[in-house]
Amino acid sequence: MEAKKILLVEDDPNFGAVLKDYLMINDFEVTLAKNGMEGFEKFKKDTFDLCILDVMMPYKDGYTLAREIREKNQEVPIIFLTAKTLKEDVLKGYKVGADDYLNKPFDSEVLLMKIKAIIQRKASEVKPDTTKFEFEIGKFHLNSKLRFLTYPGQEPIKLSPKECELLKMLALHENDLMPRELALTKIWRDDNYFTSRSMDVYIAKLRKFLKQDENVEILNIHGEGFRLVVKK
Amino acid sequence: MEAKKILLVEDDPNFGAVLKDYLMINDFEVTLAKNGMEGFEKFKKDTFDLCILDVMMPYKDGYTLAREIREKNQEVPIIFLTAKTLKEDVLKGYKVGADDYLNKPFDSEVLLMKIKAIIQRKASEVKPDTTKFEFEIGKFHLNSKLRFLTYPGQEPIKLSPKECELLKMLALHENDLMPRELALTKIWRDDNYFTSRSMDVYIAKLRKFLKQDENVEILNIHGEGFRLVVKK
DNA sequence: AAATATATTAACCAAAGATTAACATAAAAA
DNA sequence: TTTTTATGTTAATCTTTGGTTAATATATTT
Repeated sequence: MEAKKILLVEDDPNFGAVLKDYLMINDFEVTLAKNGMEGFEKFKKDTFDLCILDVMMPYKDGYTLAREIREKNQEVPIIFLTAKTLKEDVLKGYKVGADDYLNKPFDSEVLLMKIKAIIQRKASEVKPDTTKFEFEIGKFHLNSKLRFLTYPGQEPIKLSPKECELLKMLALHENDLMPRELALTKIWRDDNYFTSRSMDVYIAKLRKFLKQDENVEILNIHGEGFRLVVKK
Repeated sequence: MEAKKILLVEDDPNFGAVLKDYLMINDFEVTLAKNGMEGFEKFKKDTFDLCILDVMMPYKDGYTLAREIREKNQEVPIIFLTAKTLKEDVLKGYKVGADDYLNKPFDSEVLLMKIKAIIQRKASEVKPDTTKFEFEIGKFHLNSKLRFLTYPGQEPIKLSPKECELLKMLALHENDLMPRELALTKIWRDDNYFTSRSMDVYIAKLRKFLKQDENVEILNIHGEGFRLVVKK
């Protein structure tokens, strides 16, 4: 499985660094911010699987940050770290939408357990087939759950996860612009030179598959992204 | 909604009674047992939506009880109560399959919050019909209760428990994805490298059985799971 | 024409899966 | 009880698949 991304917002530099290291050793990708302000900036620039927020921070406390994060994203799990054990604080945290609450000092293994449990839970919540996974693309039929693409009178083509996700994302924007950045942040989970090259490779692969139907093609919009055109 | 049933196993009679009352006020139906032995007896006699187990109990501790409960029922959520904050204990609890962990003294409102969250979560999980035990798989007929697989004009093949459960799980998802993780957690009760290898071995065994009918095959969906394909 | 962005192919590496066999253990039979 | 037999796990090995990067070519914009 791909490494999960964690946003860690902690003003104590020592503690922050240690925790970051510990999480990284355990195969998480960690972005560390040293206050609420910075945390929010970093949150906006990337896609995280989990946020761990210290409650007591200068300028912007954990609750405020959590509320801002919730405005942008209702899904992402949030864990609070706090030195306080006061009931009101714990309840306040839950009300803001926390998924869990940890008192400092806490045991790192316990944190790890909780992180895994929470990420696991979230993953299973999304499962109910609310997400569309079947698409008609010209004469093609795409099943993105079973990851294959069929063309009349032919064996289904098996797609790799990336091929499949990319084609799905294009299909979701059929005849419209699918911004490069969108695919990169959602599928590659990182928007940089290399992932961008990698994406080009996948676009080429998809074009190969799709060229059987001359009414279907993937156009590039220079500097913007791609467009799956289906003539009808 | 109908009142949810909770099995509360707590050896301290005072604390037990207070907690029971509190939960009943909050519209739960509570069965109180005062030790592990009694807890297990009551568990077998009824159907509960949640079990709350004290860890420290005479005769039979909470972990042992949890393991027994899990043997009977893989679904029911379990929350541990403990006075200990020792790391090993918390970890032990999670390993036995706990859904959550609460330290005593804890805040009852927090407990309530957790109970609701857990019951809610379980409710939203979809479960395939596990009671069915006869399946038509192409020309094969599977009886998963008597554990045999028949093919026209042939002696029935006897299946081992694991072979049988795995084939059944595949059959329940016929032509659809059966996630690897699902089989591992349900059949092997553990999702790790070794159980995963073990599962591969069983897939190979099943393929051997099934290859007599060329319209039946088990396909792998890389990184996702398997798919029992039956062409018709 | 220089810089930037995209296209395509191929080489490479890592992860996942398949298969066979060895080993361990528990249930059944002698 | 000891011996078989059935079942399941672990190991070893091989194959396939998936994804990134590099190399090179072609477009597009400034």
